[in-house]
Amino acid sequence: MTGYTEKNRMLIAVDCIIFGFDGETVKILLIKRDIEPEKDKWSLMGGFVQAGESIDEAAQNILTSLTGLNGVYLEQLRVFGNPDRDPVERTVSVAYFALIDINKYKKQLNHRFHAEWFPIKEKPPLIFDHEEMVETAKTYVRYKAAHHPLLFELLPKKFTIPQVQSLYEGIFNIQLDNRNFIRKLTAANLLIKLDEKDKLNSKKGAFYFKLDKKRYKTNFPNLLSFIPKGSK
Amino acid sequence: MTGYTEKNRMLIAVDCIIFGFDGETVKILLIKRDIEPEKDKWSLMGGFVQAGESIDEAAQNILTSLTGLNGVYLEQLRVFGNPDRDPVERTVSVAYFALIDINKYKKQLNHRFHAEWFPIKEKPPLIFDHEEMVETAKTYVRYKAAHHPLLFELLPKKFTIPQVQSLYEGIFNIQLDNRNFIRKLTAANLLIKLDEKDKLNSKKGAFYFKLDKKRYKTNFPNLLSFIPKGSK
DNA sequence: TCAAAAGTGTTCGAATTACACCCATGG
DNA sequence: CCATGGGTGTAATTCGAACACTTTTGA
Repeated sequence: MTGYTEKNRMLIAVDCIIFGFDGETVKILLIKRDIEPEKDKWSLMGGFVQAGESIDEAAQNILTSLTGLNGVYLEQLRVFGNPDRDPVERTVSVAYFALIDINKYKKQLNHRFHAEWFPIKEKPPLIFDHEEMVETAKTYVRYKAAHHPLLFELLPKKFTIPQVQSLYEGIFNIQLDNRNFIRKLTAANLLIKLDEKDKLNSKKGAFYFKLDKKRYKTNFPNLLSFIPKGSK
Repeated sequence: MTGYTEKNRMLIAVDCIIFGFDGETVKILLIKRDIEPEKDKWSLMGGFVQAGESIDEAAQNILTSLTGLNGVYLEQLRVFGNPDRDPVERTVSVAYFALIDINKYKKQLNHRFHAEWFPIKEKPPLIFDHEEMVETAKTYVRYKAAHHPLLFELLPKKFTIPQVQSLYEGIFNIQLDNRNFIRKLTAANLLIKLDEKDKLNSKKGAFYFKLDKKRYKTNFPNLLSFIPKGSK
């Protein structure tokens, strides 16, 4: 342990991996970078941590400035700090991921950043080590979602069970038995059935549900398993 | 997203929460701080990230300088970056946790740091936000160990099943049924039985086992559950 | 010989899976 | 009137918790 003198001060950045779901596809929000280096290339939304600001605050501010959204699910992923990750100057970046309902977001987009949603599977190459960040985030979200009802953060206020199922199938890249999925999900006791039906995807129509927020909050740290054991 | 000019450069530190197990108790390694502020108070082992060094390397170097150990389990926990967490100057700290077998460590201790092992339940107050770091690490290790065979990192090369059990009981603060535990553990197929017995704790003696490293590595990311559901 | 820890076997109920089948309805 | 997705019912199986019982051996 050495003293404070003659230490190396560095830039601290925050980069946000913003995931969204539109009812069909899992997407990621990218911006077209407006500064050198790598101007006009696609990048995660990010920024530098300011003097009086905690890192969490910085992440929240960056997210809000782009999406206009507050109260969105935002979690620290991890730090990326290779000495040469930013060619201009040593910059340590703290990656955060956000989960948002795309529809909620659409209207409030700040166009200054030239942001665009890309289906996860068709995203363009990214600058610096942002590819690695996205991969890490995808892996982590999968991991966490296998135990926590995390993915509800991606859904709109009211949603149908088949929608939830296709979200899980998209995230985990698997096929699920809809009959067992329905039962597992309703058994979890997290949903409240509404009277309305969504008739877009079937003639019979699927009932809308909303989250039971109380139970959701209380049960959040508990384990849930929507993924059958046999499916790697 | 703003440019690189006029940015706030900050100190980046690494702090290590070092957990160890001596066969009976889970312990944490602390050092007596030798610089101001808070000189002579207990603290996590830490240091600043140097210019050419990645954060992971910095953490590894710090760990090695204290314990003399390499190849120890070391994982990034998360960043602590409140503006006032270090009273001297804004410092962002990346917390890492390490899991080590205490016996392995004993001989190589670097005495320069006045380090000492404390049973987790009897640790002294710590400086800055180190308490919060330790709490976060404890919670996270519990969480991860509930699904991964993480705790084997704390055990010596050869160990008995009752030892593993008391480790789990210590970490999770629960009592486990030894008969079910034995079966679960052997069913996981991670252990190789040795001929030797440990006779210290019983007259009958308990067989030593060693890890099946191949299976351990391959199965590491898979889920395992040693903790019964009923025990919060 | 007996106390105490290590380890095996057995039972029972809950949870998981696979899958047959019914429901509602727009074209 | 039938194809299509939504949803219920049910049998077969696995899994986990509880617990009776055997084994070993030093004191």
